[in-house]
Amino acid sequence: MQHSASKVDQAVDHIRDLIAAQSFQNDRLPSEPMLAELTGTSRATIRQALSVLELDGLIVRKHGAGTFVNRRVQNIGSRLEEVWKYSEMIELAGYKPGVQHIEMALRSAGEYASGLGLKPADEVISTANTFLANDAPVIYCIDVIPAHLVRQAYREEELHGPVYEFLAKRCEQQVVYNITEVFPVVADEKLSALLSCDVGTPLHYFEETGFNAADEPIIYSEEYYRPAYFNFTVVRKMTTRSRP
Amino acid sequence: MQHSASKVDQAVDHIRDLIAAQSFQNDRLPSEPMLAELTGTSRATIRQALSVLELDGLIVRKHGAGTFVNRRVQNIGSRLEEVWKYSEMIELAGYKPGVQHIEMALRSAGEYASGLGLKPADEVISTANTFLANDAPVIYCIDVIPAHLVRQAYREEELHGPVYEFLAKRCEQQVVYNITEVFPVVADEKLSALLSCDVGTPLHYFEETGFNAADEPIIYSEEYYRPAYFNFTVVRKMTTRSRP
DNA sequence: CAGTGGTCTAGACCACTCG
DNA sequence: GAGTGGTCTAGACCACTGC
Repeated sequence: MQHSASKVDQAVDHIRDLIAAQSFQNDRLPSEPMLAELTGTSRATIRQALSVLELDGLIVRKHGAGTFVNRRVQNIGSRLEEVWKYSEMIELAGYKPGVQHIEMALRSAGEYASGLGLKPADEVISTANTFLANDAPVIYCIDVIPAHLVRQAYREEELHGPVYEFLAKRCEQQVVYNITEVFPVVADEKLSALLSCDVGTPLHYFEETGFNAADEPIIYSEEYYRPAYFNFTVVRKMTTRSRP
Repeated sequence: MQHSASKVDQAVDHIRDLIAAQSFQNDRLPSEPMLAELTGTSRATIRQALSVLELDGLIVRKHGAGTFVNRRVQNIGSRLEEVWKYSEMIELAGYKPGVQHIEMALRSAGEYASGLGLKPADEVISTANTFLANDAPVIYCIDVIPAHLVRQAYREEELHGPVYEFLAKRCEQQVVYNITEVFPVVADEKLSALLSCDVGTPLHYFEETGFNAADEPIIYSEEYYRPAYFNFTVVRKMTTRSRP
């Protein structure tokens, strides 16, 4: 919060409020010059704010016609391109979130080495947890962090649960983007026990690598989701791409 | 192609070329004023072009430091938020694309009605195809179009294969965005036959609804992918979102 | 400190939609 | 034709990074 919010951010919030208040007809926003006057900024600033909202999918701009709210996209649950904290996802799906720690270890990187830019002999911290919805396990997640990132002493309990706080507090690292590969899998013996589902149940499986601002991999995760609890949705816009 | 490309598009292409040519050190792009001069435009235009590339994940901008190429993201295959034509996907994965028509029908909407904003008794055209990689079936796809959209006479063969051309030519409709839900499933008897894989093989399953510029649903598709042939990847950026 | 990207402005002209 | 969003410019100042 060190920055005061930029005018663009203020405009974004302002327009979000307008939308939430449904304060116009036919889901048609005021014109750009109008919004500029309303928020006391220039049209360029407003246009940038509208771009943010358009990218979010909240509004649609139509050349010559106006800018419109897209209630449809607004009503989607978890968007695959966005979703972030486990607990938030579970709450969003309408359940009470919880965590069950499974195990943790300090061990050599082995198979995880390449994805994290390590040598197989380098040490990593791995922690496995299940995340609960109304006390039923719905996500199983293994997080792997290079041990050399640790900057401070810590209690092991800090690794019982989501690991982002640990990364921030004890490693002074922040994930700025991640690359996630999505697979369909079926529950084997182990997964069926962890997620209390039948062997052969289809599951979402994500392999996720998180990178810091310096573009170094700092965390690798393997995640299994019970699809009955989560609907992952993607909004794809048909940008006429110029691909060489 | 009615438009001549905008200056922003030209700048985007120009910078893409620069990146492809690796014509600078440390993956650091020329500064914005420099690029503006190089491409004969203003800095604002360049910044817009860079935004496009940043959104694409191709570059990373660092305040005070410069703009850098992200080779990592560049090397990803199919991105789930982008991918579009079946044949392109198959080519991208390194195979020779092909199509095998399965069946088509003119029938009542039934179960498909709600997603397409129809009544169950309204008529729809449905067509089912498999898409081939080196002659092996790797995608099975059912497309459903409201029959009332058809504006012109057509030959049935036009529905043997991808349906976007049909939508454009015979319905004068264009998909501008779609909403896709992603599920893991396992192949049953029917799917295993269609995709020549074992019963129980995990598959990607997408339920996709396409919308036109007027935000009306114009096509619904059910798609099954052999994961052995496709890696679906998502790049998620940690925008510090202001969520109310 | 010089140079970078981030923010913002005021104004111009164009392309499109709609009544 | 009036009004909308789309494109583009020239210039100002700020915030940050690196040497």
